[in-house]
Amino acid sequence: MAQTLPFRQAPSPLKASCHTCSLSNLCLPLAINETDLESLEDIVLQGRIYNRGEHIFDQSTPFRSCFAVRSGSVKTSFVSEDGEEQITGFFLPGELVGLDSMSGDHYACTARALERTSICEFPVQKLEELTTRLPELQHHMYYLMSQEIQHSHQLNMLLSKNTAEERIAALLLSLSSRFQRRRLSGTHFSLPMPRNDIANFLGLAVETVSRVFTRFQNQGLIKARGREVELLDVPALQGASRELSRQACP
Amino acid sequence: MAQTLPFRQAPSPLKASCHTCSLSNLCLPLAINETDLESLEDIVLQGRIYNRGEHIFDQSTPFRSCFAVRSGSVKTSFVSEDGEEQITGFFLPGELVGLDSMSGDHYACTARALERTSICEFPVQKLEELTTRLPELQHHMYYLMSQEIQHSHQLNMLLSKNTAEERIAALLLSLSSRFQRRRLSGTHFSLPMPRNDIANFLGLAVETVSRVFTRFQNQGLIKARGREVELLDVPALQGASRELSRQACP
DNA sequence: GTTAAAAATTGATCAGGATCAATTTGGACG
DNA sequence: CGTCCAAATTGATCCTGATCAATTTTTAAC
Repeated sequence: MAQTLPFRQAPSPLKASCHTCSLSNLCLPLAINETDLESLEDIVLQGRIYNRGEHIFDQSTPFRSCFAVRSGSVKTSFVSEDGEEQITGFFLPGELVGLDSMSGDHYACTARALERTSICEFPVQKLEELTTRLPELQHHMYYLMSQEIQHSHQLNMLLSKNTAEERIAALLLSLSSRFQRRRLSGTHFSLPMPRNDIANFLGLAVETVSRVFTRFQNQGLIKARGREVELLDVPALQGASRELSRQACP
Repeated sequence: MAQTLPFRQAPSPLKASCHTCSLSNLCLPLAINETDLESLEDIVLQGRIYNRGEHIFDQSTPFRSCFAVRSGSVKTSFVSEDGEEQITGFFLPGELVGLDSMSGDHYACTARALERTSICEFPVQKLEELTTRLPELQHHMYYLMSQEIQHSHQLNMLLSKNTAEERIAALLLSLSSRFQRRRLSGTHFSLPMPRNDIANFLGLAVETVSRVFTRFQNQGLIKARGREVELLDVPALQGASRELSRQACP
């Protein structure tokens, strides 16, 4: 196809524009002001688009970058010596993948696109240089990593003290609030992951997940058809969950 | 008692000396060189000594500082809305407490001394200023926080996939390797925490913990009398555990 | 040293959720 | 549009670890 507008300078294909990104109030740009944003744009790379199931990096990939989800969704997991897989997180647009890998020279987990997904890439070496110059950005990195720790602790609590119903209610509410953050419906959305991944993440058998979904449906708490979910009684779900947040920034 | 050496200037009682600390190869000083160490010493405070059970901070305390354990041990925990407590970690000498609180203006958990414990205090505001000046220290902060995330993920795996025996074996081995790091015996040590805390941390009932201890003892894997533990068959424990590390630094 | 309270152990019973097995549904693709 | 394979659902059974209950042991206090 013929190149249109031949005289207008095309932007570098590798450079992402945080200025025009609709997620700039969630992602790293949130931490810094207009002028510093340019420094961030100087280091961020527009990553390519991944299809469902494609892996972005794995535990054998040298650690170079953190990634922000731009659209779609990502799951991270790792395998223990004995070959068991554990999903460690689901990441939605505006969320940063790879913070758990900032030690060591390889990624600590495998990241895989759950659907057609676009991501931005932040080379860590440059990011670290930048954070020494921008204290707010450094502070935000601490903030994000600390949040990651807290969320994982909450998940620990969920796994060690709560029933299957409570775990699933908590996950649904977590997704709900994260959709709401992006001005999407918090009561009617599509689950980015299959039942199997939910089960793995929450330490349950797939069968149990399925049963809880139908039970919730029979109790009128939700309406679920495949991945399509509608939350009908949020307060009741909250009562059954005791929180699993991945909350907004200050 | 009469003051000895009246003419020698006494060091400020609040200032800690990282230079002479035996843990300087584990703690924050590990990341920086001799000259920069002084900058760190300028901001670190010699915290006071806490007795068993004393709380160092809790979820209502304004977040000001991270703490390094100098001697003794600390446990951190948080309570959910419904009042359930979840222990999130045990901290031994050289380890840093409070990284999960670097978001928000209050601590994300409660920290309590498990025994007579001495700690050093790093005011975060000064620490953040310092990390902008010392890229190695900044990098090390990222490193530590990322480790914290990884350990928590491993705990997630342990809780969601492993049996009671595997969880307890993993905890024993984790403690073992952390004692070894300090040149202490990795096979004969004293548990800093009661069975109750082990149970809470690992998502088990106290009775189960007790039963597993006796089972391990009958199988000749360990010898336990109260908190005193001797690991008799480390390979067998490793076989039963699949790792719960809080490993050494690079 | 004696007593009281907390921690740990041991036993008996029970239940939540895993596992095994069998369909059913749904999506991808020719 | 029909075929094929993966995902999801439903049912039946079993097992690990929770819970309830009773001692025993240890620690702390006076």
